[in-house]
Amino acid sequence: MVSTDLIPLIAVVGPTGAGKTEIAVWLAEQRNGEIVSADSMQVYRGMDIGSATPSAAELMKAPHHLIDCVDPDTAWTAMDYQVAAQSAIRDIHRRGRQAILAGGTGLYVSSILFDLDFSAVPAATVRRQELEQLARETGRQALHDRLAKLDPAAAARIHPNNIKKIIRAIEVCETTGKAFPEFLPEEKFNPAYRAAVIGLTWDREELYRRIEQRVDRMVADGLAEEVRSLEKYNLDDGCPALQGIGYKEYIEYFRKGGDEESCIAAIKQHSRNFAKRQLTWFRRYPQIRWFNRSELSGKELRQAVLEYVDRRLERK
RNA sequence: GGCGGCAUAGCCAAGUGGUAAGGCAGAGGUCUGCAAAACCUUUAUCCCCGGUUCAAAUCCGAGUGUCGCCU
Repeated sequence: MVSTDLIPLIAVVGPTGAGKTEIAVWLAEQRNGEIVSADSMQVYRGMDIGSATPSAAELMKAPHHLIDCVDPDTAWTAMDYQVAAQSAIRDIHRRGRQAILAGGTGLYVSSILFDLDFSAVPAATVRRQELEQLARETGRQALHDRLAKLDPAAAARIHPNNIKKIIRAIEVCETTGKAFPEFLPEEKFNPAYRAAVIGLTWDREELYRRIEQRVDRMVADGLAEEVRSLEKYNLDDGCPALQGIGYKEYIEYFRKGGDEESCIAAIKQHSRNFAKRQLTWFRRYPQIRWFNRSELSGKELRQAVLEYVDRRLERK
């Protein structure tokens, strides 16, 4: 296929609280776009406040995809996301509009921007439970040793303490008979797209301050009630939806009591830690263009972003 | 004013003569089906002064700060 068949894709990524939604919506308005969310919590219905799902006003300004699509008791994985998002992007393009990928879930963004193939092995199999059991009985090191026999390279790159990764690697090796693949951002950019990847950030102090203010706003907007309303689903402790920051802390607070102040403080703390991890993730992208919002006025930012997007995408 | 306790990294904190645990925060990093997850790396010379000793965060003296009690 020649380059004219490439789908032009705008991606807006960055840490939580950086203002991705705002910019993505604005870009959609400017360039006839539709937004494909890349957020592992916004896919769940009834988790709008804590996941900072775009507001009704924002949703009205531009069509959004992959928001509020499943109930919180559904297991939704990176693979589900990849399939749904790719099809949404193709569909948007087919209708002559501009797809804008926006979100902070690194693995989700990578699953689109890079040619990651999750399809080989189903997750959440019986085998996984067996391996988890094995880990409990024989220890992490034994599991790591097992991986070392199957795929020495993967074992070398996965720390013995990281049980989740070890288990996944074993699953893949066992069922495919092949090595567990490695993420190579330099080489595996998805050939289906011509992309403009925009990284949004702020000076660290300012980012943290904004995150804390946003948590306060969530609390004021009724985060506690939203978390309570999830009780009707009877969710398991470990389920993905309850791993969400803001949700797990309130659940614990409801259960164990204590004071709400420290619950809120924990949410802020975890949000800050999360933002830092997100920055680490996106910093690896070789083709990202960063915009530090602490150094730009809103107007300058929009102008710079639009200029960059047009330069990247108008060209063949 | 008197008596007693305490003083170790940004915070919490162990160590009571042999060359500074740990946790949290911070910083950096990893990441191919739970990813707002899971995991890794990293940060001090122990309030000040004097003394004892081969050797002191650890013992002695004075000082400063702090907390509590008493008058």
